[in-house]
Amino acid sequence: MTRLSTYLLPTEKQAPADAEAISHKLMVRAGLVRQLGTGLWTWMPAGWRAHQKVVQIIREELNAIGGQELLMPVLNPGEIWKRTGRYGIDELFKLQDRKGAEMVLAMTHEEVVTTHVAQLVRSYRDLPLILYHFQVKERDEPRPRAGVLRTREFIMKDSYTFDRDEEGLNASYEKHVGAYDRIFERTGLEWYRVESDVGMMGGSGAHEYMAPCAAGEDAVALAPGYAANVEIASADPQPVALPAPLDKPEEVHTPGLTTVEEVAANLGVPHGALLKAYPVIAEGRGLVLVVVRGDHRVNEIKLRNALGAPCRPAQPDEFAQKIGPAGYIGPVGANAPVLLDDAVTDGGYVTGANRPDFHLRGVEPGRDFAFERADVRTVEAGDTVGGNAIRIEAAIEVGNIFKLGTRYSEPLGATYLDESGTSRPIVMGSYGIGPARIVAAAVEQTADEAGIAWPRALAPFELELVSLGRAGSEEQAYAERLYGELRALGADVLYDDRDLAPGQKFADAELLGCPLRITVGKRTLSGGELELQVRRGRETRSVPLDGAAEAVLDLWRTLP
RNA sequence: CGGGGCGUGGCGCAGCCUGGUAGCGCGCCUGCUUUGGGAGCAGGAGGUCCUCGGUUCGAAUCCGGGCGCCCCGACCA
Repeated sequence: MTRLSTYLLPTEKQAPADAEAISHKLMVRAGLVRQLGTGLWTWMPAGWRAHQKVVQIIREELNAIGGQELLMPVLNPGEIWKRTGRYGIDELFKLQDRKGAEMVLAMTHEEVVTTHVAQLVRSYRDLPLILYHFQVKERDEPRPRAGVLRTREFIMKDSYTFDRDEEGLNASYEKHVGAYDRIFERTGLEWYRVESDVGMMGGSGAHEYMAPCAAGEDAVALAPGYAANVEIASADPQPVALPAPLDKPEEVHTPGLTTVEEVAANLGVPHGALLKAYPVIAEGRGLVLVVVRGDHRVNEIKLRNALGAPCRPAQPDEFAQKIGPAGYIGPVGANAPVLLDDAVTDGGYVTGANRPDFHLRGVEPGRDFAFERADVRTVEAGDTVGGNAIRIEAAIEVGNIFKLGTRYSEPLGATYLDESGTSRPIVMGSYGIGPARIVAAAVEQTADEAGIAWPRALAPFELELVSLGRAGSEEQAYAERLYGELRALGADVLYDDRDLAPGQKFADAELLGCPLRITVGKRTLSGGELELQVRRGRETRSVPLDGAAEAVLDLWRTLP
């Protein structure tokens, strides 16, 4: 029974003062979620219904590709995390039991699932396998934020695939691409599948599913036929007009000018005619001088991938001796390997002279300094891919798929015997979806001034029936009857039977955002009609009372 | 981890500077009226002023420690 008079839907007129993101404000105002502590949220009944709708869509599509649902514990022995080398992760919550044994609260379940598979799978005949679960994940986030978008505890769907070899993994991965595409399509979200960084987990391939929205923490680069997280995006640079070349580099006096802006303005050249030198300390390799065009930015993730090792910016005292003084460094004469960004074309550039208050102009890569090439810059709106300009949009990551390889099967001993009796490591993939983020992204993407405007697939209720009549009135009696009929037809109806002013009921209905509102009032009832409001766009329609329940559902089915 | 801000009834806030009876709007409860866009009148309930300590005759207010929460950046397997 979902009569609003007895349902816990704690709506608020005012948003919490500290809320910033639209989804944060509206989800609290609409009574979907309540905060318990930093990054800790309770799902109220209506919010949980939306969450469960997402869960059910995911479940159906994963079952359809042969996924088998199970459930694994949140509380894990620390041992398996030590074996995979993940015990040291800062975000991992750690605790001890009463005997002092080290335990962890799982942030994902590779360790657990792989431990079981190591015990249970013996033969190539047992493969492939797709296992998944919905489970609470715990992460000691450095900074939870934006309501339900980034929390310390959240439910995640994780699937894991187990295959004999790379080819099998590719097939399992493709199955997930198909399932994920269908899942996100069914949610009604606007979404992109983008290429993504494989991160510190290692692995051979990864995509993220991104939902564009203002509160998104990621940025995606998009062009016809191209979609990538800007963390790894690659594009052709916009050209820059270089000054006429010189026979050899020439010093210019640039006292106190240490930024690209200052130097470019002083010399009357575009930012892109400068070379920006960015010294880093790469693990196992030492000092490297990264050089990009003056109007470009070094992309730390692409740089890490290009170097094949983690790196950090070098401190002035770490490069002063080998290169030069901070603010005036450049590749000419630098006593460190130079990594030159692909966007730097041939020609004469302005660079630091490696002595205070001087720059060089007419510096030509190759002629004046030796280098290694790599693509290490962050792409920008207007760069091109295949001749098409890219645009950059903020988005929230709602899912990811990842080829793990043997990153977990090897340390945990998950092997199988092939036809020849040879023991081989199982090749794994992992695939996550955050239902809470899908819910929040739907709110972000559909909200208007009045509140949420759910896609049909995710709305907490399919219909909201608003009765304007008082107890004992004709309208009330009709609304009761209609409520019964709609339920008998299988509809998921929220019935606002509260004794409140119409304005309050309308405002609450629009805030909660069910796709279709049915209004039963004296005015339309006496006219032999039932009034409907389509939430998205808030346009009003009416249907005759005769056969009204069916007509309502017919209309509902046509909504987005 | 760096920077900034905040903690007063369910929500939003004032009061703090300049110490002296804890207030406002919304919400909530009771009654009557009202019912197509957040109603009116009357009556009422509800607060360890985050916490611990200090100063003081007296602390929401001043001082110190702690805790909690938010935002920006770093980080985000």
